[in-house]
This record gives sequence, C-alpha cells and structure tokens, in this order.
Amino acid sequence: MKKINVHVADDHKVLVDGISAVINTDKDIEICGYSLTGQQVIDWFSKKRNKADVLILDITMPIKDGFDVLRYFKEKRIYQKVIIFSSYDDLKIVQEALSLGCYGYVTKKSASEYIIDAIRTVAKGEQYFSDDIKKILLKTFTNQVTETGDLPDKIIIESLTDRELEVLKYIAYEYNSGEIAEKMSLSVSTIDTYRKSLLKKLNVKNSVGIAMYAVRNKLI
Amino acid sequence: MKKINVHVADDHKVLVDGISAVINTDKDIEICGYSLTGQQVIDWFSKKRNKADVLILDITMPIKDGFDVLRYFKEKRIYQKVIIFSSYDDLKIVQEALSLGCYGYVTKKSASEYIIDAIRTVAKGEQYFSDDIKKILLKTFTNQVTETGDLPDKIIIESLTDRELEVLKYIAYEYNSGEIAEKMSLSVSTIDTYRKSLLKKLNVKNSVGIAMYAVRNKLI
DNA sequence: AATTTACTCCCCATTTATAGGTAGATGATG
DNA sequence: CATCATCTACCTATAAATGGGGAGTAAATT
Repeated sequence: MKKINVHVADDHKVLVDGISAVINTDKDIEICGYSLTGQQVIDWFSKKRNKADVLILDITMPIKDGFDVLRYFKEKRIYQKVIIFSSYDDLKIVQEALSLGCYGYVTKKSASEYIIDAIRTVAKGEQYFSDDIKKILLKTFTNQVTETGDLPDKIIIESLTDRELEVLKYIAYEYNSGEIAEKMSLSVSTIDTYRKSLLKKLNVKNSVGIAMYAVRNKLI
Repeated sequence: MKKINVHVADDHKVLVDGISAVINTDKDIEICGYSLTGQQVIDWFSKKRNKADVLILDITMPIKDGFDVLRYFKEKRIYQKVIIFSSYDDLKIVQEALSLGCYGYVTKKSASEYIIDAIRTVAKGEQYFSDDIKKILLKTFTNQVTETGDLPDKIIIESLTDRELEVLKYIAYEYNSGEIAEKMSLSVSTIDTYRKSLLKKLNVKNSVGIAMYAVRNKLI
C-alpha cells in the first residue's frame, strides 16, 4: 500500500518536529517535506515534482500566511487537500479557511490525539474537524445563541413585547412608520412609541440598528 | 437529584412505548407525559401545571406537525427544550427545525444509542445532534463554497463603486450621514449622493434596506 | 385595593433621510 | 478628442425619524 505523503507548514520548527514525531509513529504516513513560511509552501508546491497528499498548514506564518497559501491553491485551481492546524478556534477564522477550500481543521491543543485520524480522513477526500471546531461550527446552526454571549441578548429579547416584536419585524422589512401603522391598524404615534422603546431596549442608534439586531438574533 | 422530566410526542404509539422503554432504563430520567398529535402537545404545554424539561418531538404527526409545535413555542416565546426525533435526515428539514429553535435532532434510526445522551445534554441547555445529522450539517460548510450567491445580486454588487461600498458599510454599522461624512472626510452632500445611488442600484426603500442587503450578501 | 405591565395616542422640537435636480474635476477608454 | 464612469458637492423641498414629555385604558399580578 502506498504511504500517505504529508507536508507540514508551521513557522515554529519545534512544532514541525513534534508533528513529524507523532506522524512517524504511524507506518502508513510519511513526511515528504516541511515549510516555515507561507512563501516556502507556495514555492515548494509550485515545483512540478513536489506533491503531497495532505498539507498540514498553520495560519500564522511570516511572509504569506495560511490564508495566502489557500488563496494560492484556489487561484491556481490546485485541489490540494489541506488540514488547517491552528491555535485559533474563532468561528470567523474557521469559516474563512473553509470558504478558501480547506478540507480539515484541527486546533493545536487537540493536535496529537486527532492529527493521525485527520490525515487519514482527509487523504480519503473527506472532511475532518477536531471536536472543538465541530462544536463551534454546529453552534452557528442554533438560532438563539449568538457569538456575543447568548444570555444578555436572550434577556433583552424576552423583554420585548409582542407589539414591539411586530414593529421590529416591519422595520426590518423596510416599512416606514406610516406603512407599519396602516398594516397594524394603529396610529403613527403608536408606532413611533414602539420605535422609541425598541431603540432604548436594544440600545441601538437608529432603525438600521433595530433591523441589524433582528437579523443577528434571527428574529425575522 | 431531581429527575429529568421528558414528554414524548409521536403519532405511532409503538414508538412512544419504545422510547419510554429505553428511557426507563435510566433512573435519572422519567416520562411525564406523551402526545400522539401536534395539537395534543400544544394543549398539554398550554396548561399551566404541565411542564417538561425536554420534549421529544416527531415531525410527522396528524393535526399540527412538529414544526407547528415549534412555531407555537416560538410565538409564545416559551423556551422549551426540544429534541426533534424524526426519520428525516434532509438538510432543509434539519435547518428549518433549528431555525425554529429546537435544541437537538436525533434520527430514528440512531435513536436508541443516542437518545439518553441527547436528553442529558439538552437538559443542560446544550445542543445535541446524532452523528448522521452532524455530518449533514458540517457538510454544508464546504458546499457553501460553490454557492456564490445568486446571479442577479452578484451583478448588482459588482456595479457598486468603491465609495458606494464604503458608505454601505457605514450605513450598516448604524452611522448617519454626518458621521459617515466625518469618517470619510467628505461633505454630507456627497454622502447623500452615495445614499441615493445605493437606494437606486440596490432597489431598496431606505437605509434599513441597504443594511439588510449588506448582510444578505455578506458585504459586511 | 394597589401596583405593574402592555398597549394606545398625543404634544413638542429637532435631526436625518429621501427625492429631484445640476455640475465641476478627474482619469480611463475608444 | 470625445465620451464615459466615478467622485465630489451643491440647491430646494418634503418626508421621516428621533428624543423628550404626558396620559388614558385594560389586564394581570401582588
């Protein structure tokens, strides 16, 4: 059976060595090269003979970072299987990496237990995420929870009355006070009252803020 | 320690009995009621005394289905912990259920191994998905790569000039024209010009529309 | 019985946004 | 050179939103 070739890219040589050591315990996987900067990765892969089944890629690196490398592959339409190996477990970063086409994402803190599994899985062409990343990704699917701490927002939302929620929705749907008044069969004054109440409760500056609050908290 | 109270809703009595049997093997969890239709669930929960820590809810039921029940909770702003227990493993259905506020999703085929875990997890206020559902949800993150939004919007966005995009962002961040003018070192008149241009190009009615367009198309 | 909450409406004044128009400066393009 | 797009800025005018206040009713809670 052919061994799985892995290229490791991280600006800390110690970490490269560490990963290599872990990988070398597995006889089906072997290191075929390493890089210390994003530029080195790009240079290495741009050479015709150089190939790796899987690239273990750090985000933070000097001279072109992990994102730059992913963008390079995307631009050149090289379908390189990449596992991001990062200390970041921030949703934005994970999503950015995914949108740039990475196959897996493993945090450094859970590296040693997962990296072998990750390599095997990604080599087969499937995705792999370490448990902590899975958790973060799955969290985005729930509506109540927001990135900025769920509790405060939840309390605020609960404090909104039915009528306020109704007005909030209409505002988010681009209706002005006159139109909302008509739709709800109320006077414009009343709608203005609810507007004022919403501005205060949600602590936003204007109607745009109300609308943005609505989308952020999936109230519409 | 207080036992976790569970209400089971499924139109097949056999399944209710099955679930109950599995649950009864655990001494920390007990069944406090069951329903065979969505309407029964709503009736049961609308009675003041009736409460359950976790509701196991089937999607397909006669007289109001699982979605109707979730919508009922959402409208009444009852934060009931619900585990969807369905044979559907279709992404659209899962997403719909999640957007309606369910806490967990377990497919029937993987019920017996996961249901106890699911109940314990959801009872703590955390989310729970059976492995097959997790897989489907995580898959959407990579599929989104190819989904570059719909065409008409793309054309519109490309027609936006740099300055218009800048103004659009500030509007979405709740700044008014005066503040934007200051931030961009331009006159308020100029900002108004860009506003007018944005309203026309994006075909929206007001600033809220501009902001909503921005979020919908991930321009911010 | 007293209090609170939600809902409704009004007053005032000020600030912002919307809608129409014009128009100069610049740089790129054909 | 002419033309086009973009960026810039102004004019006039109306519409809408914001920010403060008060106030009455009905229903639920204490």
